[in-house]
Amino acid sequence: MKMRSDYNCPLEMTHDIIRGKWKPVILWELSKGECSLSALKKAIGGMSQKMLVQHLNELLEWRVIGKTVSDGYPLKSNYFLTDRGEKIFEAVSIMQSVGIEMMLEDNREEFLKEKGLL
Amino acid sequence: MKMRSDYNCPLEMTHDIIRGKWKPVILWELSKGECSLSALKKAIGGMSQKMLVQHLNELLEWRVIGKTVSDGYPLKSNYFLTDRGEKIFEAVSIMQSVGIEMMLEDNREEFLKEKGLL
DNA sequence: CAGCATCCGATCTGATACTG
DNA sequence: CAGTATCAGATCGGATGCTG
Repeated sequence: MKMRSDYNCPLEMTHDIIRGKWKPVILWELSKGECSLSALKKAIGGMSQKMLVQHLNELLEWRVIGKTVSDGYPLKSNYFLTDRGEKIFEAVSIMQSVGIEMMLEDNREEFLKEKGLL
Repeated sequence: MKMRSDYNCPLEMTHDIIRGKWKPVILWELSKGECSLSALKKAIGGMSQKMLVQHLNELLEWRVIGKTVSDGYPLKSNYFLTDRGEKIFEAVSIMQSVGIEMMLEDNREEFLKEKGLL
């Protein structure tokens, strides 16, 4: 989701931040604690590295996450949620619980139990 | 956002429901009360009718909104949030308040006042 | 009024290969 | 390990005109 400079509606702004396919999952992972690129990659299945890096950069632009990198080898990056990111995570968090409720409606409690979400 | 049949993660499911460009605004409008197609069209600026109808249909598939139509002429449609829709609206609602907080950080309180959001 | 069909450009996403 | 480059395919979104 490319960053527009100005928004006429707060809702749109937040929406654009989260719209990318993998954004919520990335934020979800980072909410557990700071994390390197490779750790994120491992944690999130099915996502190409290109998308991961691209989404991370967009989140950086939005100042939703922050980043530090070590100088030496092997390189080591650290991504983490900013205060703003924690705010946005509230929305992500609700998305998760709403999703769980919908799955319950659809009689998928077994699935949720497997995942330890119930 | 095309509907996938199965999700491995509740978060993804909710995300797909809201991802479409105009979905949050549509839900926002409907949260104020049920509404006809033309009323939605008027309320939401900049959106083509095609996208409006398409997004409404997707929301219907997800059972996030419901719909009734009158028989006679002129035709009259009514779209409204379902219980599930009200749940999802909680997420939308937080997206709005997070957006407001971000705009405050960016010193846009004048703008927010104009819109009556402050 | 409500909604569908079509055409087309913009954007997003993914696979693969390569650099510091 | 962290990240870039490139290319192709999928999807999304918008404009316009038509139907019941």
